[in-house]
Amino acid sequence: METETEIFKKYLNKKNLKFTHERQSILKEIFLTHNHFDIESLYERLKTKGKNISRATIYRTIPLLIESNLINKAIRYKDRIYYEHIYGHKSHSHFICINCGKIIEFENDEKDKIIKRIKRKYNFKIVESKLIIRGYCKNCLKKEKK
Amino acid sequence: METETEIFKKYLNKKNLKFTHERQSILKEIFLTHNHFDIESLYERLKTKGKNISRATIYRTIPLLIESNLINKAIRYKDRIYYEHIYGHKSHSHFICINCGKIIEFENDEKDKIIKRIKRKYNFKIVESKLIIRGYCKNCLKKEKK
DNA sequence: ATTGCAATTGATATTCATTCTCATTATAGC
DNA sequence: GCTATAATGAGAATGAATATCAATTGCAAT
Ligand SMILES: [Mn+2]
Ligand SMILES: [Mn+2]
Ligand SMILES: [Zn+2]
Ligand SMILES: [Zn+2]
Repeated sequence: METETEIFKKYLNKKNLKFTHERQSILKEIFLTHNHFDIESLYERLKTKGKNISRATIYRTIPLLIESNLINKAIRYKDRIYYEHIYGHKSHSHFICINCGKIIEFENDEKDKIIKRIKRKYNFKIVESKLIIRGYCKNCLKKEKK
Repeated sequence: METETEIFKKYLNKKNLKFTHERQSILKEIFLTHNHFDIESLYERLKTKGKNISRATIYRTIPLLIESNLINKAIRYKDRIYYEHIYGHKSHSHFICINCGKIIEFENDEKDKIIKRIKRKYNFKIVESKLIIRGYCKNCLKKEKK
C-alpha cells in the first residue's frame, strides 16, 4: 500500500507542481491522527509545532489533497468546513450534533445503492455524494432535560 | 389543507411575532412558484415587483419560515444556500451540477430507512438529514466532449 | 380613535471564512 | 550553479450572513 506522501508526490508531479516543505508539513500534520479537522485548527496545530505556514498556503494545499483523493470535505458546521482522511478509510456518513459539534460516523452501504441507481437513471457523472444527519446527541439531550 | 399563510400566521402568533406586510410579501413571493431559490434572487424578485424589502428582513424571515415547516435549506452551491418549499411536497433528495447549477430532484425512500435505523441505534434527536449528489449533468457532459 | 409598548424594519457597520494580489523566494531539471 | 516556473506570506479584498440602533409599525387594551 502506497504511503500518503508517495500518492501526493505522484499527483504533484503529474501536475507539474512542487513538493515543498510547506506541503510536506501540512500533509504530515493531517495524517498524524484520524480526526475531522478544519483549516483554522490545522493552522494552529502547525503553529504550535513551530511551523509558521500561512493560512493562504493551507487553503491552497487542501484542494490538492482532495484532488489526490487523500482527504475530503466531511461536513459543514458553524460556517466551517471539516475535512477528513479518506485514503485507507471505508466510506461512511456523518451525524453531527448541532449543540456540541460532536461528529459520529456510521456505515451506510445502502447509500451506494441509491447513488448507483440514480447514476444509471439520469446519466450523471457523480463527483461526490453525502448523507448528513443533523440533530442532538445523547449527551446534549440528557443535559437539556435538567 | 391549510394555506401557507394560515400556517405562518399560526406560527407567528404562537411566538408573539407579527404578521407584517414584509413577511406577507416574502411568503407570497416564495410560494408563487415551486423553485429552489436563494436570498439574493428573492430580494431581486421582490424589488422588481416594487417591494423594496431590505435584505436584512429577508434574512430574518427565512428562519421563521423554516421553523414553520414551510421551507427548508435544499442545497448549497457557490457559497449560496438554496431553499425550497417543503409544505405539500414529498420528501426528496437533490443532485446538483457543479458546472451549470442545474438541480434535479429524486425520490429516495431508502434514505428514510437509513435515518430510522441510525436514530434507533444511537438515540439521536434528528433535526434534519440530507442526501446530496454533486457532479455533472447530461448536458454539461455533452458539451465537454466537443 | 388613542395610547403604550414590544416587535420590526432599513440602513449601515461588522464579522469572518475564504480568495486574491503581488513582491519575494524556493524548487527541480539541466 | 542557472533558469524557468511554481510557491509563499502578508495583507487586502470579497461576499454572505449577522449585529446594531434609531425610527416605525402592529396590535391589544383602554
Ligand atoms: Mn468521517
Ligand atoms: Mn427540491
Ligand atoms: Zn451534542
Ligand atoms: Zn450541468
